[in-house]
Amino acid sequence: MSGFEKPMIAVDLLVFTIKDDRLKLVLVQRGEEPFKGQLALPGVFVRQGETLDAAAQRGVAEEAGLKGIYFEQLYTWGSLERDPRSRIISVSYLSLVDSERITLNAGERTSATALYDVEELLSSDTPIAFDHREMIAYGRERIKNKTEYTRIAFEFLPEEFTLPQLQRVYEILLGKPLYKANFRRKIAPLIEDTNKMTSGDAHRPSKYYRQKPE
Amino acid sequence: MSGFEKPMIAVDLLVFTIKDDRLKLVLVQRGEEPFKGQLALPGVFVRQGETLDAAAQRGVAEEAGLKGIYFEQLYTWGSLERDPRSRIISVSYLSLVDSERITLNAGERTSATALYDVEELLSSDTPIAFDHREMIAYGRERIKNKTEYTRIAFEFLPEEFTLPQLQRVYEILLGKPLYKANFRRKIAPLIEDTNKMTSGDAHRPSKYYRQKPE
DNA sequence: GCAAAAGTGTTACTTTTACACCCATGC
DNA sequence: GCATGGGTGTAAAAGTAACACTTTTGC
Repeated sequence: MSGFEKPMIAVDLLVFTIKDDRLKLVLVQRGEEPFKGQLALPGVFVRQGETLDAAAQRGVAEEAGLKGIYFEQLYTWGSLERDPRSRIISVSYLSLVDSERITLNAGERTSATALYDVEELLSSDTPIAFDHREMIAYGRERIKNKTEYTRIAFEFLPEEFTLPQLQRVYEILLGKPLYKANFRRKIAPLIEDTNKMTSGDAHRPSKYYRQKPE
Repeated sequence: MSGFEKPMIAVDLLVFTIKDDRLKLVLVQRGEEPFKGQLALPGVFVRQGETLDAAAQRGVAEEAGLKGIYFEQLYTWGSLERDPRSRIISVSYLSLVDSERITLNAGERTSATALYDVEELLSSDTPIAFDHREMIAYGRERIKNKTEYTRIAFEFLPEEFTLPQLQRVYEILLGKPLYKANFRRKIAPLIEDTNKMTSGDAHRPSKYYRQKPE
């Protein structure tokens, strides 16, 4: 049974978060060839006896110190020249997280890990290693789409949040401003209020909400 | 650089079509162990120097005699026990085609290729090889979703078609009846008419349309 | 009292849903 | 002329978009 290829399988991670009202992504500055010095997605090779999901989970833990966060498989990249070293097939994973939970460089492995502004990155011509620019664009697009028909926006916030916070997340993900009253009517069925309020701001306090189950 | 696995990469094909007003799928009766005698998706191993898309394309040509048809990557399956022989990672592809174009057994390789009713299959407990039952359910769901916001329904018909035909396709894919007048208004912007008509039927003839570009 | 941001009410417009009816053909 | 399925019009209901206004806090 040969003539068939046995390539290595990698998992590349798109860990998105929102910080300073901008969509950001965890990237690594590569310390080795190929693409030394360029930005790249964090990634790990799939180990023996490890599922793809498990490898993704391990990767997120190693690179961003995160456990139990949202992730889903995105797309599998198999072009021939994507890695100049050898044939490597990469399964990309999308992961969303509240920025408060990220601890960068929690991992032992790669050091130069940081958050990068996604829109800035995509509209610049900053070199990005491998086919990772394409992956980032794909992931960003998926987020935009899923924001409209799922609850992924909630993944960017802590369990309890205010409606102005949630609206800002939606606006950043969709890339356009929303009308406050309309937005509130639309998401009303998805949330339930706590009896906590913000305080200390020089304006009317806002109520904290949480996601309604189901 | 070892300790990492180099599994084989397969591509499994979900070739859907519509025949006799039912959604059908190309399946193979396995001639060898494992799962000998059971139904399975047609699939091929990815060759050296072959991209995933190219392998999928080759597979569709070998198993169903089809070229130039719609296909897209679906999902990558990497559980440990999915193939009892060894670690095999499978990238599944969704493919849609007008049943008129299918020539089964055009391929040299597997012989017992045939069309199976998808809803029947999924609601029965017919044994299905590997994790292919899960793949089929996933593909069926994807079709249902994409029918609502893309033009995939057109892939099941020849270039020129009548609106009653198109409506039947939508109804089968969505699994529910549609109102004729509403359906026509909705798809009006997507089509343009030819000047051909049906004839010979014992009722009013219907116009042939084609997809409008863009 | 005033600035700032939270929160609500109302109206016009668009889309969706449901149904009723008319039309062209073969036998 | 009648059965059969193709093709159109209309009106109620639901959903969306836009804007105006009121409320509560800190200083």
